[in-house]
Order: sequence, then C-alpha cells, then structure tokens
Amino acid sequence: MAPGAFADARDIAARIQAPPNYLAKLLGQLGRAGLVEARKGAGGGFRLARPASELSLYELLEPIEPLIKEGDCILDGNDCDGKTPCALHDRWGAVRALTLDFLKNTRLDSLVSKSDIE
Amino acid sequence: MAPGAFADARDIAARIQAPPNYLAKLLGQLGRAGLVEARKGAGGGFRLARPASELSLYELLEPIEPLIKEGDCILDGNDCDGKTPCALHDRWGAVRALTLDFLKNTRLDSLVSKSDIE
DNA sequence: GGTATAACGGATATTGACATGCGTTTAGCG
DNA sequence: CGCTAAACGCATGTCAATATCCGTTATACC
Repeated sequence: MAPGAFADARDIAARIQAPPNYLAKLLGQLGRAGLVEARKGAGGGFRLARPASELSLYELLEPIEPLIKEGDCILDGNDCDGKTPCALHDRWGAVRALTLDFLKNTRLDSLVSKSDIE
Repeated sequence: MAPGAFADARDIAARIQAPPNYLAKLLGQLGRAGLVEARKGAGGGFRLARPASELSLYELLEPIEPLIKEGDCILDGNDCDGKTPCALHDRWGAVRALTLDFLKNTRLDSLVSKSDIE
C-alpha cells in the first residue's frame, strides 16, 4: 500500500479477520483522539495521523479502554498514596511501572514482524 | 475470630460488601481446588485450608479465572517459542515474568493491613 | 430424633462488552 | 451535477461474566 494512502475499514478488517463495522467504530474512536485520520467518500478510509514509529501502544489503547495509571493502587478504592501506602504498595508499584514502561515505550511499528509488511 | 474457626459466607460477604450467594459460589470453587474447607450446618462456613502466609495470590486466583502463564505470548494465537519469537517476545517476557513473580510470591496475609485484623 | 443453620447445586436474571445492521452524510470522480 | 464509495451514528442483537433465587442436603446442637 502506498505510504500515506487511506485504507478503508473493510479492507483492514478482511486482513486482520475482524468485524468491519465494529472495526470502523474503533477506528472512529482513534480518529476522535487524533491518532488516525479518516476521509469519507471514494478513495477514503483511515490512515495513521503519525508514523507507526512514533505511536506508542499506550497512546493507541488509551482511547479504547481505560489503562492502568501511574500511582494506581491494586486494591481498589484505596487512596494509597505516599502517606498511607497499602500492604502491596511497593511490590505492585514495580509491576505497574514495568507494565507502563512496556506500553509507553513500545511503538506500533515494533509489533509488526517483517513478514507482515510485504 | 478464633483461629481455625469457620466463617459463614453471609458474614464474610457483609464484611467485604459482596453478594452473599455469589461469594458462596466462588468459595465453592476455591473449596473444590482445595484452598478452603467448607462445613455445612450450624456453626459451619468456610475457612482457609492452609495458613494465609502459605497461600499465594496465584493459587487463589487460578481456580477463579485463567491467569497468564509462563511463556504466554502477548499476540494471541501465536506460537511464539524460542525458535520463532514474536517482535515483542523479550519486552513482554519481562513484564510477564515480573507479574508472575508478584502473583506467586505475594502471600494472602501480606495484603491484609494491620488495621483490618483486630 | 427434631430443629435450626449453612453449604450445595441448578435454574433464572442482569449487565456490559462486543458486535451487527442499516439509513445518513460526506467526499471523490466522471 | 449525479453517481458511487466510505465514514458516521444510532438502534438493535448476542454472549459471557456476574449475580440472584430457591429448593436440597449435610451438620451441629438440644
């Protein structure tokens, strides 16, 4: 596919075996979040607003579903701050930090293997 | 509560603001897995099969819902083994390992804060 | 043994995520 | 301008997880 071209939702859906209408809905959400651009009409479709190498998994997932946040406590409803840490504060903090690091520092392009590109 | 005593599902549910019948169902699952003991009738209820200090979060959650496993690939359906690692193999492996470590090496007793005990 | 208590187990209800269908709007192109 | 392609938006459907209800069974205690 030509770089910068728009791909329509049906084509994308067929490629990844996803339901076309639902995919379009998700792409719409990403569009509202400014991550993809949409164009209506003939020759239209969706495309990334920025290069895949500049989009983190975190950015991409965030508009679709709520993600873990820095400081979130694993025991819900707890205001587990520095003053009144819960029993798992440190151990969980390490897991949370690594997970966030993974999501924020992994770019979209790095989950595409070479064989998928051609 | 006396150590080794049985607590009935309604009491437990009231304490943790959970639906009593549903809780009993979950406790039943834990019972079948050998993690808690159940006793019917007056004075009956549930109790841990082993001390809280010997039960890991992993053991406790495993009968309730499928957990991440050593070697699981983040891209589903992938058989992402040593020979054909996916693009995220190493980065994801680190997150998975730390998460599993957290679940397996955190004991039930360590998520109870002092103030909950009395 | 009789009675009260509490788990057990199966049928049913609720809910939210996931998905579909279809009519409307917008954009490209001849 | 008119035709076609494709996103958009809303109403509806499906399904699994969660939860409820209630009759049955097992246990303790008098």
